[in-house]
Amino acid sequence: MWMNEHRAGPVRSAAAREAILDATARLFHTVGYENLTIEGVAREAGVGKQTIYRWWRSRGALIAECLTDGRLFPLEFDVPDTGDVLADVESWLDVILSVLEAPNGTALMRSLLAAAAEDRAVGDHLGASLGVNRFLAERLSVAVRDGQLAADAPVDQLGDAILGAIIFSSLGSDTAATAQGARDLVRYLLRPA
Amino acid sequence: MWMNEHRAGPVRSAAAREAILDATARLFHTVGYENLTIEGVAREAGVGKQTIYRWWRSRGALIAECLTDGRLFPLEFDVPDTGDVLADVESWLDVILSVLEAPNGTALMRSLLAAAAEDRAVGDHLGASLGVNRFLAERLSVAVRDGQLAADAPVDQLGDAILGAIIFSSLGSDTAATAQGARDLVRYLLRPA
Amino acid sequence: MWMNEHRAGPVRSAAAREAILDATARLFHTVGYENLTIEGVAREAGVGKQTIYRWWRSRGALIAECLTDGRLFPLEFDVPDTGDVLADVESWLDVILSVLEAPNGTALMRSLLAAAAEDRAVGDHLGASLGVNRFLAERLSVAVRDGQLAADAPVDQLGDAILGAIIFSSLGSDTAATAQGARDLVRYLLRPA
Amino acid sequence: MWMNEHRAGPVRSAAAREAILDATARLFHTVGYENLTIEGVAREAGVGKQTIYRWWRSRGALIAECLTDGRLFPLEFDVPDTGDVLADVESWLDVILSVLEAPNGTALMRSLLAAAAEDRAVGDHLGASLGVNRFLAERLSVAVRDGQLAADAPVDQLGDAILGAIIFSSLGSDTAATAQGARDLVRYLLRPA
DNA sequence: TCCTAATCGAGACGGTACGTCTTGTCTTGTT
DNA sequence: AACAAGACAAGACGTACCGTCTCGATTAGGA
Repeated sequence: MWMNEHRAGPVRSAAAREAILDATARLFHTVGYENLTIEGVAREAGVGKQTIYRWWRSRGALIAECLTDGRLFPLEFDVPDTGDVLADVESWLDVILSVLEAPNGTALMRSLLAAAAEDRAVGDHLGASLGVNRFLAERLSVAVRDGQLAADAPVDQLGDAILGAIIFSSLGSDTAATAQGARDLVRYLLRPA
Repeated sequence: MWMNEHRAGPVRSAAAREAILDATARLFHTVGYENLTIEGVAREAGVGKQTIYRWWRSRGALIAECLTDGRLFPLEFDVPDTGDVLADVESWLDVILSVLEAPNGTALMRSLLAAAAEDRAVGDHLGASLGVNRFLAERLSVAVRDGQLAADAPVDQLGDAILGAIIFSSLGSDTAATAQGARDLVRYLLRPA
Repeated sequence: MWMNEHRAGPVRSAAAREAILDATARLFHTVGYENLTIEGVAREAGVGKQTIYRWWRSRGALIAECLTDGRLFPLEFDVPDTGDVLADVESWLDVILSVLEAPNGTALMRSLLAAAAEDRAVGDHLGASLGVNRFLAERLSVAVRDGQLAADAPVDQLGDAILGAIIFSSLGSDTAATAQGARDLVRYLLRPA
Repeated sequence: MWMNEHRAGPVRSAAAREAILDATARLFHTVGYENLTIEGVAREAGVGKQTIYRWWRSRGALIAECLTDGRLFPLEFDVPDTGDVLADVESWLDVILSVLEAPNGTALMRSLLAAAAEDRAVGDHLGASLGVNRFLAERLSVAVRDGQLAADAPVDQLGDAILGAIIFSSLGSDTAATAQGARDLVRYLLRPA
C-alpha cells in the first residue's frame, strides 16, 4: 500500500491510520484471520510495525476497529419498516445471506467468528456490526407493539437466536443448507399468530 | 505427562496416544486454544513432536478427537424423555449452562468456538458433541409428533437457534445475561400452543 | 537529568549542551559504550533527540567531546619534571594505572577502546587525552636531550608502545598482571644506559 | 551461501556450522564488526537465526571462533629462527604489516579491536591469533638465552608493547606512519647491545 | 534366530512472526 | 531559530513455534 504524502510528527498520522486499517481489511478478506499477521499488515500498509503497536494493543483491536468502521462489511444492514415484520426481517436476512453466499462468504464468516472468539473486543462489536442490536431487536419490538408478535416475546433473544443459528450452522454445514435453514427458521418464528 | 514404560516398536503406542490426548485436553482448559501449541503438547505429554504429526494432521484434528472422545466435556448431555418437551429441554439447557457457568466456563466456550472457527473438522463435531443433533433435534421431533409443537416446526433449525443464541451471546455479554436469556428463549419457543 | 530552567530560542542552549555531555559521561561509566544510546542520553538529559543530532553527527562525536572536555577522566595526567625520566614516567604510569585499577576500571578502558575502534574521531583524541602526546613523548624528548635516553630513541613510538602495551594487555589478562607488566616494561625501557 | 546437502537432525550440522562461520568471516571483512548482525549472518549463510543462537551465545563468540579457526587471518605468522632476533622479528612484523597495509587493512584492524573491546572472549584470543604469544615472546626468550637481549628483558611485555603500539597507533594515525613507526620501534628495541 | 520395518523420544534444521528497541528524520507547538 | 516531545519508516534484537528431517534405541512379525 502506498502512502503518497508522508506526514510524520508528534501527532497521529491520519495517512498511516488509513493505510493500516485498509491493509488489515484487505488481508482479512484475502488470507483470513488466522493468517493475518501484524508484520503482514505493516508490509502491506508500507508502515513500521511500531506504528501499529503504538495505536492498537493487539491484532483483535485492529479487527475490532475495522468492524466499527464498516471496513469488513461494505453493506447497509438497515432495512425500511414496511409494517410487515416477516417481510422486513426477511429483507434483513437477504442482506446477511448475500454476504454468506458471496464467494468466500463462508470463509469470511469463519474468520470473523475466529476473531470474535479470540478477542473480547471483537466479540463485543460483532453483533452490533451485523445489525442485530441496531435493527433486528428494534424491529421485533415494534412487532410486539403492533401485536404481530406475542407480548412476552424476548426480542433480544430472538435476534440472538436467528443470527446465532446462522453462525452456528455455518461452522459445520454447507452454505446452501445454512441459508435455507435460516429462511425456514425466520418464517416459523415470525409466522402470524 | 509421564510415561513410565517407553515402548517403541512397529505398532502404534497406545500409551503415547493416551498421553497426547490427555495433555491436549489439559492444556486446552489451562491455556486455551490460541495458546495451545503442538510443541507444548509434546512437552506436556513427554512425547516426540513427530509422534503427534504422525497421527494427527493438525492442531484442529487433535482437538476434534478430544471432542469426540468427550475429553473436553466430561458431561452427559442425554436427558430422559418425560413427555414434557419444555421440561426436558430445560434439563438439557441446565447441563449446557452448568458448563458455561463453571469457573472459566466462558473462556472454555470461547476457546471451543475459536477452534471450531479455525478448523472445519472441529466445527463439524462441535454440534454433535454438545448434543444438538443427538438429543435436541430428536426430542423436538417427538414433540412435533405429540402435538406439543407445530407440525411445520423446523426442528433442526430450532436446535441450531437455541445453541447458536447461547454461543453468540457468550461472545459479548456477561455469562449471567446469556444464561437467563437462554432460559427465556427456550420458554418462549416451547410454550404450549 | 533535570533542567530547571528550560531556555529555548534561536541561540544554542548552554544548559542543553551541558546536560547532554553530562548525561553522556554518566551513562558511559554506568552502562558502557556499547549500551549507550542516543535515546538514552536524551532521556537522561531531559532533552529532545533532535537537539543532540543538531549538534553532534554521531555517538562517537559525543564521546570525543566528552573526552576533550575531560569528562571521562576527571584526572590530571601532567606530572612535574624532576630531572629523573624513570621516576617521572612511573609517576605518570601510576596515574594511568589508578584509573585501570579503580572499580570498573577495566570496563571503562574496554569501553573507551570500543569507542575509539568504532569512531575515528574518538581514536584521534584518545591518545591526547591519556597524555601520551601531551606529556609522555615530550618528557622522553627531554630525556634524550639530557642523555638519559639514546639519541636515536623513537620517542613517539615508545609512548605508543607503553600505552599500547597497557591497552592490549587489558583486553585479555587480568588487571593485576597488566599493571605489573606495565611497570616492568617502563623500568626496562628507561633503565640507565 | 548455499548448502547443497541439507543434513538436519539431532546432531549438530557440520554444513550449517561451516556456512555460518564462513558468512561471518565474509561479512566481517565486508561490512565491519559494527555492522555485522546476527540476522545478516543468518541471511548470508542461508540458515535460521535460531541455529546461530543455539550454538553461539553472542556475536562476539562467533567472531572469537572465526579468529581461532583462522578465518579472519588467512596468514601464517610463524617465522623461522635464523639466529638473528632483529631480522626474525622484522619478518614477523612484515607479515603483520602486510595485513594492515592491505586494502581495508586499517578498517579490518579497527573492526578486530572493536570486537575485542566489546567481547572478552574475542580479546582473549586476539593476542594468540596475532602470534604474540605463540611466536614473538618465545623468539625473544631465545634472544635472551643467546645474549642478544638483556637478561632481565620482560619478553612478554615487549611483545605486548610492539603489537600494542601498532594497534594503538592505527586507531589515530594513518597507516604509513603506523608501519614506519613500528619498524623504527622494533629496530630500536632490538638493537645490538 | 535373525532381519526388516515401523515406532518411539529427542531435538536440530530453515523459516516466519512475535513484541521491543533504537536509528535518524520529520513535525508540532512553545519560548 | 532553537527547543522538548514524540510520531514515523526501517530494521535488528532474542524467543517461540512451525512442520520436516535425522538419529539411535526399541520391538514386532516374517523368514
